[in-house]
Amino acid sequence: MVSEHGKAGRPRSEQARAAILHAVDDLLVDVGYGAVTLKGIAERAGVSRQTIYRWWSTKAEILLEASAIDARQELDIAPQDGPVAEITAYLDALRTFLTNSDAGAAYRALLGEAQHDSAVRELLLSSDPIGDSAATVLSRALPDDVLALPRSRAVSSLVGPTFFWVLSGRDPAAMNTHDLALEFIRTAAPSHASD
Amino acid sequence: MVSEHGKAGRPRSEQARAAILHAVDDLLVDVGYGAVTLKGIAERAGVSRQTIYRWWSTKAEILLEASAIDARQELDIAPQDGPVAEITAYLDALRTFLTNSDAGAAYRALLGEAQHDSAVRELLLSSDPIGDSAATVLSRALPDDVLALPRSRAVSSLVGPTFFWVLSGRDPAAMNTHDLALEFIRTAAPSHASD
Amino acid sequence: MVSEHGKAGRPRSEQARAAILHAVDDLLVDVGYGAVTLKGIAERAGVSRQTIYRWWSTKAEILLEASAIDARQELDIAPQDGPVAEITAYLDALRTFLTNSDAGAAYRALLGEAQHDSAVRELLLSSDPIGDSAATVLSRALPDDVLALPRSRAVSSLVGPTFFWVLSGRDPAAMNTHDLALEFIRTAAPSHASD
Amino acid sequence: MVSEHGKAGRPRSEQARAAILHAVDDLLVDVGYGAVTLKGIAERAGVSRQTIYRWWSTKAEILLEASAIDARQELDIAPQDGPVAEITAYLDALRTFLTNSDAGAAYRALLGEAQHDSAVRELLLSSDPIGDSAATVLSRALPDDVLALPRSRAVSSLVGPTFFWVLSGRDPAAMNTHDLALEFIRTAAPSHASD
DNA sequence: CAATAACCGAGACGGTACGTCACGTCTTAGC
DNA sequence: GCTAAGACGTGACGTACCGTCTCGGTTATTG
Repeated sequence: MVSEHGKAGRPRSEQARAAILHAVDDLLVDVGYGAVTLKGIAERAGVSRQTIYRWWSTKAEILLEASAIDARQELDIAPQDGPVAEITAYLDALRTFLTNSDAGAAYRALLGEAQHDSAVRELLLSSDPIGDSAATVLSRALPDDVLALPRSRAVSSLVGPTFFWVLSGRDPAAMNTHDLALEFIRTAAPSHASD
Repeated sequence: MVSEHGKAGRPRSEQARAAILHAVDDLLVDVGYGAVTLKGIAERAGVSRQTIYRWWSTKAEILLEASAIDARQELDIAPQDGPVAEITAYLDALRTFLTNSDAGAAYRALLGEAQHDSAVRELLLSSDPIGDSAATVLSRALPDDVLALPRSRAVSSLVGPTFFWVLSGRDPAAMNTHDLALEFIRTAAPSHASD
Repeated sequence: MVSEHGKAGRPRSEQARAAILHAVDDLLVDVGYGAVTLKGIAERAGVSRQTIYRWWSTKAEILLEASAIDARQELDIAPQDGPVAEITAYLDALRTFLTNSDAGAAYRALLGEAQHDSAVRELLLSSDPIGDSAATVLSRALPDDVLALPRSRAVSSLVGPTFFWVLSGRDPAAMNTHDLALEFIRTAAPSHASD
Repeated sequence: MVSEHGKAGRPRSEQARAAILHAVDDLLVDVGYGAVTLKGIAERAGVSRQTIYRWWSTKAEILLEASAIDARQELDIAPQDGPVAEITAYLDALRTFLTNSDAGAAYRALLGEAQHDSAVRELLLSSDPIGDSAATVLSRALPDDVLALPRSRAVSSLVGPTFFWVLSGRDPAAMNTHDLALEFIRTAAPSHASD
């Protein structure tokens, strides 16, 4: 019988890997980011600390790997009927992601680390689930010829207000995503503003 | 003779307080937020650790007290000639604050903590240098009768794009604050958009 | 009230110190030298690991401090009537020390370490309970004018045979200390050999 | 064809065995006993750790096998002309072995282990290069009829002083082997003392 | 000449102790 | 009653080896 990994030596335990990623998720929810500890992850996962160090070098890396897929899924909304509905649905998803999702909690924690750790900054920027998802939605809702500003700036204008609202600690329930969507379209595609 | 603070015993040392706040600032610049440590502050300030614990309960509190005044100053811009200039100047100040200022580094660090520590969240929201300064500039540049959306949402639309741009790790130099200002005015005060 | 140590700060806990030294002794007897662990000492003593590191830098240092006083006591025999009795009594004490005493077990363990750790070598040589006690007994039993060889070599001739016998793993019960004493005197003080 | 080891399957690799023993010797000299590690041996020998565990159960066993033959050779001196020369030559060899020889370093390390590990004690006693070599020299230098004490005690008297001198950390250069030999003969064979 | 059996290297696994660091608390002496 | 000094217990850090356990491959002997 031939194993798939092709290299000599005992192959990496997929079970251990899954247990670790799962444990990180659980702990983040249970005890909060500050109290997530490599020791704690190891114990919760039933895995030795050394096994974690073998495959990840920082807490942030594990967290990112544990949440990246979920993050993309949660921000990947189904196509809607018309730009306003599209944008509104996306802003709803973004708000939910940032406030009520485990993956979102991980994202916010990583974003915090990124502010004083350039390694995490790179890591996060290379993943960038918000930027990517916003760009996707945007290209679907507003074609190039109606967009009055560069895509990258349009992304910031789309997600920025919600991003600031939530991260600065304002009440997410007080946001009106439909109005926000209208305002965004007024900025980014004035010709569509009357739709 | 009667002391001013009214209580018996040795009064609080103003010298120690200043030394601590100064040490926090220095350390933040020198070693970065991650390595700012209560032990380190105490040593740099020539103060005992107990003295710090007597007056502050968390690292975040000290950091906030050490940076709040600077933050307000740096975001308090001189009045400009016309809304566009006003908004542009403010966005410049905001970008500089978030990227090149010690107080801004402290703010970003605290914002990171706030994502997983509700006590810091409250603390930061009660200070809110960005929200306050944006509101001030806004009321100066765009009177109520030309503002097409609620003030609180206007604040988010004003600072949100820049906020997201910087905190998500994008290159600050690639921002065009003048265009950003124009876009904001198009959103918030369509009647002024032709100015 | 004035404390004795004269320095500022919390004074060293004599209770912790005693508990540590006691725990080392206990552990050495219970689990053997190889299994004596700093972690184990700390737990047995009800003391934090850090407290141990604060005052000692190696396991050997603790062990030496814990056993040095006992070692000297056990090798300090009461004066006897005549050289032969004196030497015999000393060799008995030495054998008991090396085979049946906790302090002796510590000494043998340290001697082992000293064979491949020069720091321990120095430490042990500076304490040297066997050399010192042998010299004392020797000067009491055989005055200078009857001693046919240098004191330092006499010490080696006195303790060497027993030392080798025990450390090389030979059966201590098969030693005849009285005959050993006679042989030593024949070597060191031929003029007394007929006593 | 019939293999020598009699069993089916691939025979033990003599090359691996030699590489391991050689690596142990090298490491002992290079990094000192304390830092000799099974992992290190395996890497230095270019051998897997499992291969070592297959054939030896402890570090001590490998060390003994690696040094036993050398030890015997170094302590097996050429016959000399007369008892004094014989004994002196042997003590010289013994001193050199214990202080300047790789095999001697291994022996001292094992002796240290033997003090707190009875398995090593047995192992070492069953090899006993010092006891054996001393007995050989002794029987050559002093026939039974001139020996005033049992052979086993004579062995201790012969090697004990040197053994203690070296292992207790005293300066080997300060030993006078010729005088030591004379003293030994005075003890063990008084009738020859005038030779 | 295949099948079998025991070896070999590589390397991941769960453990355990290491020595260090910062934490928050405490107990002194001094002002 | 505040201060500096500094020891205390606690607990996570990242590292090093331990002994065990798969893996893919490699020899020899045996049927």
